[in-house]
Amino acid sequence: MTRSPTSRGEVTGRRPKIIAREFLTTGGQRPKLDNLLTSAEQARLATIATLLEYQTGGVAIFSEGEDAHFLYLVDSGIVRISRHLPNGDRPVLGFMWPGDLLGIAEDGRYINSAESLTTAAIFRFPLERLRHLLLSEPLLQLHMLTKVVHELRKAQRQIIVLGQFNNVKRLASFLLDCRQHVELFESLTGRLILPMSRFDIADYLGTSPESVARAFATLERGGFLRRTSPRTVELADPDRLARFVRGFPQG
Amino acid sequence: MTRSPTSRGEVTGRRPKIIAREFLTTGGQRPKLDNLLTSAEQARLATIATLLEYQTGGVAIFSEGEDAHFLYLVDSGIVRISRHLPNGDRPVLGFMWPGDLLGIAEDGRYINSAESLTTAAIFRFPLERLRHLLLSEPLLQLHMLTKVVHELRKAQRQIIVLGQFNNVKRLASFLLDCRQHVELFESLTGRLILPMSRFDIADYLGTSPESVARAFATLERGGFLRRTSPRTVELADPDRLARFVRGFPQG
DNA sequence: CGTGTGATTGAAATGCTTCAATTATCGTGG
DNA sequence: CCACGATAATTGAAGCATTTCAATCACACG
Repeated sequence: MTRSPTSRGEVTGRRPKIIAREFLTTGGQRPKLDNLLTSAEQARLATIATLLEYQTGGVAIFSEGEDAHFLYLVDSGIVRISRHLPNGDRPVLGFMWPGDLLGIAEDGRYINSAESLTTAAIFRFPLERLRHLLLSEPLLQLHMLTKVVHELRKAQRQIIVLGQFNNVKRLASFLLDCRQHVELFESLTGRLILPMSRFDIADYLGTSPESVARAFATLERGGFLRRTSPRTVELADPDRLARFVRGFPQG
Repeated sequence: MTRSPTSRGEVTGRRPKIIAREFLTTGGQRPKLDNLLTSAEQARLATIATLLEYQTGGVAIFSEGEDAHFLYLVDSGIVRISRHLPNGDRPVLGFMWPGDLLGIAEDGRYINSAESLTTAAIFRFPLERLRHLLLSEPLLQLHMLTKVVHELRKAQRQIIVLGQFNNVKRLASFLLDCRQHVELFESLTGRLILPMSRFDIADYLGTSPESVARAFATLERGGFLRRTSPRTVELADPDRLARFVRGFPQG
């Protein structure tokens, strides 16, 4: 896979600014939370939550192997989940968006590492207190379970992408995923803002940055998109791109 | 990917024999259940469970797109989870073993298809009643959540295998997974029984049956295993195989 | 004892990775 | 505000790995 340029692993020593015990104040735009949790549930969670503010990308949230004392929930911003391999590679298991859960542990330790990719606000729940809360509020627990199921879906989609698609379709599929997130997509211009480097995309798609660049070039030649800068693309016709991913050669 | 020989998709019309409402009678060997559920919980689940017996491999348990009315839990045997792609391919998302959950739905419909790979006994829970039971028994629900987390872990491991490993390591990693399951592994002889065809393995590893055969040949040349029949192999030195997967060229 | 299916192997073609070189971009300090 | 240096991104070309198509081998089952 890839060599190791600075931007990819660089977990700065910066610590996030801890705001306070404040959870889901009304007013702000909190995409998925309001759909899943009633305000009463939010209030109960608020009693044990801490909101962490990550001022920049590249800050470690937790690391593989650490004792797990917290569960996290993204409020705003984007987080990258990765794992360290003995050979030095660092595959990206997924990108986490507002409303996504992270820090699911196994045997009391974190399995993956998480770093902020952008500025981010993230709720943090002490595991022991969360456990008690979930036991006393079965409906809230059911909503948590729904979130974990959502993570499972994301993972299964990725298994199909990695197992079935070539590099060009992998990238196309990834761009369509990004398009789902309002934070990145200006529907008026069709412009998509990518918050991650080619290295991150490559590590997520199981390929090399060079191959990602070539895949971009291929899609551009095919008239699917236009690169306006390394971090922004204009998707000409997303539906055609989706058809292309589903197997129609020319969309 | 692969063409479509008969053995892979052949979902016979056979229906499973429905045994009765009987759940976790003591005495039988039920590997993972007893670890996760107390006998009181088992008794509560038993009140809504039906045990289905699949007399042979290749029987459909549920299919992608169907209305989801049940959640399933493998009691014995092995189940294959797959998805249909527009181009006719049928990637295998995973193999399910005793203690694994299947039939997790989205928007009321099954996302994947499930077929028995061997004779199998599978518990079936009506979703609506299960929902009520989980709400009234938070601890039981927490155990369910643990199972879903386990599925998430399996999926993430597979993402790494597909994203990082070449065909030989993918197969090696798969064989080591199989070795974990007592049903397949005779520790005395070191013999491993594979309950699935090369086509199934290929669809699981995101490659072709030919490449799986070549990967077997490569591992055999490397002294890692010996093929005693198409469906049985002897792992010479599993620890060495594990080291090989972790990146040491010669183990 | 044939027949059909699964498994294996061979050989050509394709796609991907890797290494190297070049170009573009961004942040910084003059 | 511009120039510079560092880093990211792209492109080219060679070498590998994998796929694909075709042929052969092995085995189970009637």
